[in-house]
Amino acid sequence: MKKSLADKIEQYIKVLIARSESDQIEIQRAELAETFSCVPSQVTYVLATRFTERDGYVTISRRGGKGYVRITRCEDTASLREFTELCGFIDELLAYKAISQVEKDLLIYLITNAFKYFNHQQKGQIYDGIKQAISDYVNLHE
Amino acid sequence: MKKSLADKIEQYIKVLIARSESDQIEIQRAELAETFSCVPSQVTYVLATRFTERDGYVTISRRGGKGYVRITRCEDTASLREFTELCGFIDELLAYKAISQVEKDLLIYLITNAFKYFNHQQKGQIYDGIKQAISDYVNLHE
DNA sequence: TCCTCTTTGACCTTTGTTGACTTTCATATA
DNA sequence: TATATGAAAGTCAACAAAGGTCAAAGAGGA
Repeated sequence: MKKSLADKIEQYIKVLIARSESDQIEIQRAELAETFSCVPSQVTYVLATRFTERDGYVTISRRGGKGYVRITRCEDTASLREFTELCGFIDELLAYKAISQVEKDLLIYLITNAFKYFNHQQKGQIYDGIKQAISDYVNLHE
Repeated sequence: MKKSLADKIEQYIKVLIARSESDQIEIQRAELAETFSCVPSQVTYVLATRFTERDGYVTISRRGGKGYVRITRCEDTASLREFTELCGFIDELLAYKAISQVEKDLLIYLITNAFKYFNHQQKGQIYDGIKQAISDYVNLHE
């Protein structure tokens, strides 16, 4: 895959986080931009598109002298959105009697326990895929 | 029969996939079009007519700078060892009345359709995870 | 001829890149 | 203490660089 500048900066930041002890790094926006020979707002763009809470990251920053951007990876909340959505969806299906209580229990158990060896990004994709498939299944059988 | 341009592009892509490690390639639409001296939408046409899910392929793409099209060949899941094992296991559960026919149908549909964006290896891992989880679930409820 | 598949191109949508301008903060200075 | 100054980061809109859509025209075979 040809990597865009944004891709490279993303990867760079992820390596830094991976190497860190506390899943947390502090950078200076201008300095990072300098490293990649681009404008500082490019870094802002990368953070806005690839390090959102949805992606399992939280960033806080301070302006002015000695300013910084701190990026923290929250493994806990990672893929939480998809997980929550999927659970909510399954609840709805039960409410509308599209599935039974027994099926719901099995599904919830499954999605809670079957994918613990995947990283949060993969989990997100898996949950999305399952949601889509269940949705299709229900549509087929209604 | 004379080979159309679309046929040639199709063959070209299939060779690339055959040579790849993971049954998956990434191309740039414009670049491929350049190679065959045609308009980019010709490539789109080839993908739409010869690399559909029915044909056993899944394509995803990204627009914008350094965009790409990723084409994945989804070999028949039935030939995947983990898939076969999982299906067999689910059949057993039904036979022992650990799950109902309804549950079985849902599960089979799910594992057949939910993970098409993953490559072979990842699917294997996913199926293993699901099998383990179902096994645990049944043990808990017997 | 007629029908189906192919080819093309104009226009659309999404994603990435840049730079001018704004806001916030620490610190030096009156 | 109040204010000025400079050094950060944020915002936003214009522009660039991909891929997508769709309809019309072309080509070839039954």
